[in-house]
Amino acid sequence: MRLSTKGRYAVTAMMDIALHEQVGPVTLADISQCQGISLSYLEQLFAKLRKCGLVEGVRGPGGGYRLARPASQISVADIIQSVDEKLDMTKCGGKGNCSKGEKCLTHQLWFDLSCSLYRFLSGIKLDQYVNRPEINELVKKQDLQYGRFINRPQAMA
Amino acid sequence: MRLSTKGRYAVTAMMDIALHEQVGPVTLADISQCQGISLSYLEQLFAKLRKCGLVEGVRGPGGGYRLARPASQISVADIIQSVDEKLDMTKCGGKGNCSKGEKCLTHQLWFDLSCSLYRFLSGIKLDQYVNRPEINELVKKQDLQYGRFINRPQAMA
DNA sequence: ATAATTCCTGACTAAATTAGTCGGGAATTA
DNA sequence: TAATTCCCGACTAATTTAGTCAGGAATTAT
Repeated sequence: MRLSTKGRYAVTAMMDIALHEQVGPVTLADISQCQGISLSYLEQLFAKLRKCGLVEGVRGPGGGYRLARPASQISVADIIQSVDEKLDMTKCGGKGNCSKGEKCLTHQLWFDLSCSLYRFLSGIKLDQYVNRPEINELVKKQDLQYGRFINRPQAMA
Repeated sequence: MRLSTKGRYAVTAMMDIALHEQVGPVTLADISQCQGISLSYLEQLFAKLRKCGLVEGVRGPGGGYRLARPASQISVADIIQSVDEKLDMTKCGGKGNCSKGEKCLTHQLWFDLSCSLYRFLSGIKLDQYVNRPEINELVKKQDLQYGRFINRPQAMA
């Protein structure tokens, strides 16, 4: 079982945006540099995040991306599903026709696992990370290192 | 996030063996036919299951595979880990050096997820399925359909 | 002994998915 | 008008997954 970088990158990027909410939109170029993710690849991911209504793009200088709704209403499950497509571990998409029209030997097992996974990830919202001291320190360090937002006075307050 | 067929096949095959424990060793040829899995591919998977001490092979006519320890002591996590390698969702393998030697923004999240996953899957043992009526019926139907164990009187008792 | 059955092994191939590149455009701001 | 940024689609490379193939080794039945 694995989590693709698609899901991993998307969650990381969304968290980056959430952590800078009060500063303004965050550019993909900044995320790319800070988090070490290819810019073009990020653009692909954000196309999906936008289609799913999780972010809004703001064009032009000073633009970037911002959350389309409060961080308290965006769960990790939302993010992963929008780029990674599924948290469903059944072969049949939950329909129960996995083995000649009937449920296969392991259907119930994977179904239960999917529920458990979903419950876990949908319970975690972006805002839970915004106020953690250790995360905020990490971000401040990163921002300084890459000279992020140096032309926006409120950023370093 | 996805579960590869490797893990899926392995769990299905192990469950098949567990469900026929009282009959004797189960051949990969039978599993292959009943569960619709390529025989050579099964052989690869069972090489790993054997190396991890989950099954024992019995060669020669009448042979097959049997569980190396009681079904109550084999968890789904054991099986998946032996063929699929990992349930760890962190990028760094739990070490916490994911971002330039430090924990990345999302380290704790993936770490918690991994724990939750592991707790779920290691709590499910093979024997939990052996006594479920709906599963036993399914298996009996399959066995009849494919003429399994017809030369072993105790099988159809 | 011999033949049949079954596990066991390693190397190879094909298909799918993931990850990423590239070239160009459109909107917005300074 | 120039710079910045999002936006879009097509293409490519790398990796992983899934599966094939050709044999060999142990065991049992005849």
